[in-house]
Amino acid sequence: MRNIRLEDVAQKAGVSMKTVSRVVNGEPNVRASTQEKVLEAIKAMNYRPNASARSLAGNRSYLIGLLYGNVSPAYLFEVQNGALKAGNMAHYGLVLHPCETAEDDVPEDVRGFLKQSRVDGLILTPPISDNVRLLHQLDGENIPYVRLSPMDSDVGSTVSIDEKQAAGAMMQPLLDLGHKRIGFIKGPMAHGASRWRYESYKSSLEDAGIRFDPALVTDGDFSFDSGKAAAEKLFAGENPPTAIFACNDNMAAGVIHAAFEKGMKIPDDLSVAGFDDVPLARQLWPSLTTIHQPMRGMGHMAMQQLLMMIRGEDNPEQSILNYQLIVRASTSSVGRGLSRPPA
Amino acid sequence: MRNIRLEDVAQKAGVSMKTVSRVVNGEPNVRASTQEKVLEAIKAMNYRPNASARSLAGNRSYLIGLLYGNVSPAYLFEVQNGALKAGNMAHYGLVLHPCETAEDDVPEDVRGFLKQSRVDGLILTPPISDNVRLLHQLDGENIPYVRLSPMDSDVGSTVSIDEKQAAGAMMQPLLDLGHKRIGFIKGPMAHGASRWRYESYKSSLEDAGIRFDPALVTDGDFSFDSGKAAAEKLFAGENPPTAIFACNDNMAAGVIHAAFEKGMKIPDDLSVAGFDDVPLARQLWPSLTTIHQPMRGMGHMAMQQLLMMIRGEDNPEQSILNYQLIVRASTSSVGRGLSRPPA
DNA sequence: ACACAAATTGACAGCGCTGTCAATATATGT
DNA sequence: ACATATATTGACAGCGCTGTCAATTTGTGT
Repeated sequence: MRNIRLEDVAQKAGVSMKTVSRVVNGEPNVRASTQEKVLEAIKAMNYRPNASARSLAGNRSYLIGLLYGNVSPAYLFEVQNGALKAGNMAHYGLVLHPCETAEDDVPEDVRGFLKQSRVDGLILTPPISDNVRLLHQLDGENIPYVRLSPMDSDVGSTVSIDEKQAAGAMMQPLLDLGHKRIGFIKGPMAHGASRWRYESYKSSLEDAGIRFDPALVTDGDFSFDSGKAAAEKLFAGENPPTAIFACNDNMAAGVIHAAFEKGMKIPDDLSVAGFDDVPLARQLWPSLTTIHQPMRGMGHMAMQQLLMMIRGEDNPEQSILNYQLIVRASTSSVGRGLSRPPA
Repeated sequence: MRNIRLEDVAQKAGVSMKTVSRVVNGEPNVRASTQEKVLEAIKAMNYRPNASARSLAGNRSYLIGLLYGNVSPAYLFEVQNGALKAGNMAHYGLVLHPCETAEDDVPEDVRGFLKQSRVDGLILTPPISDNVRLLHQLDGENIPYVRLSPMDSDVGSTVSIDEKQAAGAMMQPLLDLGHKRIGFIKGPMAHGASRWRYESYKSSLEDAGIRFDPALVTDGDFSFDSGKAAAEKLFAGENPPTAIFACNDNMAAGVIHAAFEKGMKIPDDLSVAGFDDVPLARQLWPSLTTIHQPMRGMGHMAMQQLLMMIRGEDNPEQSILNYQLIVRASTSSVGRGLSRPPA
């Protein structure tokens, strides 16, 4: 059985192909009565437009590309589900493209992907969203894109939480617990988010009247292992921290490991805070105080914004979504002693 | 600047469009010298075929659909990366489709997806890979697919580890530690894998001469919360287990939580085993003994097998990949006392 | 009722590629 | 050298849709 084509629907509805096409694409200038006839025929025949033909003739693919680099699975999963959902409603598909090349080769890699897949737009996740050369290239080629990244200027479309404010919110419970020596584990500085969180860490200290001590800051790369190594370094210092704010949950998990290996108790001997609220955060023991990022919502919003740009309905803009401070056991002042199995 | 088309390349190489097409698609019957000329021209002009035109004319999309339901993000991430990699080499893209409808509506949902996306084949992850009605439908419509699921008959293409043997391998260290009362937390019975693991649990007990006790078995749904609830139920029993084998890592994490909340020590008071080896497994404290599934490899293999089926080079077959037993702290007999922060 | 503008509809070319099949070049056997 | 088989190449239609633009219908003001 051959698939139903536009022509079949047109015949059945007694109109031209073009009119059916108009209805399918929601174009204006179709009489209501005509539209109804056509919709009926479409439904009766269970017609679905052929994506390939549409994209060839219309010079668009109805596909959005999701570019990702070294992100955590949980983050990507949420973002991609959000984007899929928003895209699905508008009959846009999502094509993935992991950029596994070195940072410098990303633009060329993406160029190939664009040519081949013919996606109509891109959603960029960190750290690719902060690759300046890539952004320039996309601007030059006139490819619409939305970045999942904190805006650092009001150029282009971005979706993010207010990183500075969120990191400040994370510092608050640590300060409230009376911590004076709060360690910080940085993320890769190529991530805009990492920079904001670091800035916010410093200014929160300042606001609280605590002197910034560079000895309490270590580098990390968002991985569990780097968080563990960073914590070990901090513990080995002359005057180790009583709390550690890791730039993401994975690294915070590493901190917990390092602490337990040293025989420390959490939160009794050390408060630990993360960032992101991936599933891991509540599965750890003790569960992790962190900032919840609405990752799915961010993916959804990014797709919506992108589709509007593609339709020319809207110009680039910066969306700020709400984060949420989630206080859990790793910074609790109550329930001490629950940090480990009682003897 | 217009994009380079097949015709441009043909002109430059001094051959017909069709010949270039042959080279691009690796079709036979092209003289080596001709092929070289064409390849040169392609390279010089940086030509990339237009996917839409290819799929319209050739009646295939060069897209593979990845169907997933309620899977763990980490699992999906690995599978999808493996599939992407294998697909990329053959210039096939990957389109995601989360099936978020009720199990009964999946076939209809997939039907719509197929019509619209025109994917050339499907990779099915659990539990969708075990949806019999869907499989029938796909067979009827002649859509090639590969299931990521243990084969329970030698029909169709599957990729999996030897579930029965792997679950047996996981039981061994528990038995070796001398455990006589080993609890089991089942996965959803709609997953073929869950059934195998359960079978293997029972037969391992039998082989070890231990009487099967239904009171030591509880239901779970692969989620952290279900694992925690199941463990609480087991602990509340008259004669609680000294070891728990959870059907996946997430549930094992729940077991650890429940145990710690009861003040138990791990592995001193309770050995815990999981299955999958998602990143969580090593990030937990104590780190989790588990079976490593080569998820990325499974995705890769599934894509390769699917492409061969599409090309007609191969018939459906069952691939069994190697698993690996990873013994970590949660079942260790050494290092007792490291299960929690020392006092 | 008429001229004109605006809304609605349709005819048709062509997007860039592949399948078909015929044309031509080369190899093989006698 | 010739006939035949085989390998290589090319011409061309057409995949199912959308963009363009012209044709037709409807509405509006006088």
